[in-house]
Amino acid sequence: MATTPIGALDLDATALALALEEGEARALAELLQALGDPTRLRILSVLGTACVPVGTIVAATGLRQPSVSHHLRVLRDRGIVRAERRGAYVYYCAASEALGSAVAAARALLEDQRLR
Amino acid sequence: MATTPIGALDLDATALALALEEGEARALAELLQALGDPTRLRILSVLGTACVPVGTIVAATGLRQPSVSHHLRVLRDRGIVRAERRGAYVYYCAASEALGSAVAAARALLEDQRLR
DNA sequence: TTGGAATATCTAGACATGTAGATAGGTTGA
DNA sequence: TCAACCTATCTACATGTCTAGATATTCCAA
Repeated sequence: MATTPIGALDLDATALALALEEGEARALAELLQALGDPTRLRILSVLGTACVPVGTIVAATGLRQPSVSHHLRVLRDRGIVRAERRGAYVYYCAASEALGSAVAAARALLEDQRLR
Repeated sequence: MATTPIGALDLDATALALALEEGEARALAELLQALGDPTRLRILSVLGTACVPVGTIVAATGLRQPSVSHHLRVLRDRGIVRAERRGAYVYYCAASEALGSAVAAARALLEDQRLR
């Protein structure tokens, strides 16, 4: 008979700390994956808390316009940013104030890892 | 001459809110990408705050052992979890307490998106 | 040291994703 | 309506990532 690892039983008590069910894990993964691209992070960095037109993002990042549009679409499809047309321009804004907090938390985690 | 969009100038003031430089954007993207996988989120969910051997993760998730080892390696390479050998078993633990906060922040962002 | 169990690595194949270029669609002002 | 500009879409291509299976490695117990 196989030896039972010591930690196996008390696992159930702590496993529910995150308690990600199948569906939420998928949704969360999609969100994190959309954020997990350096180009998109730079775009979001340009956005900040303001709403800016695509051309401004293009100028600020040095990326090609179709590339910016492509990444904006990914962010828009995931509900991370929203678009708003004003005349000939389309302004993009962060869709939620929670975005800044989430990115900040990720940066904190990153920083925490560097200290070991 | 091209018309200058209204938001273009006051951008510089808010753009620094995140202020991601090239290098940090890359590192942050790698971290988020490692987290942006449903299987890995489930594994982290099993880990919780405890240290558990690989076999326990295999049993709890129903994934194949090589698959679990593969994802654990990704998480280990990114510094998200750390491994600790105890006899025949290798225990895996979350490397930083900030991990829980980061995932929680992402979940909050996800929840916030659902409310619109 | 030998057998069995736990974990890791390697390979191949399918699939998704990022990039780049060309081009189309929409909007404003003349 | 025409011309010029802003933005989006489409295609092709390269690259990376996940999965699955086979197999190797490491460790403990006898």
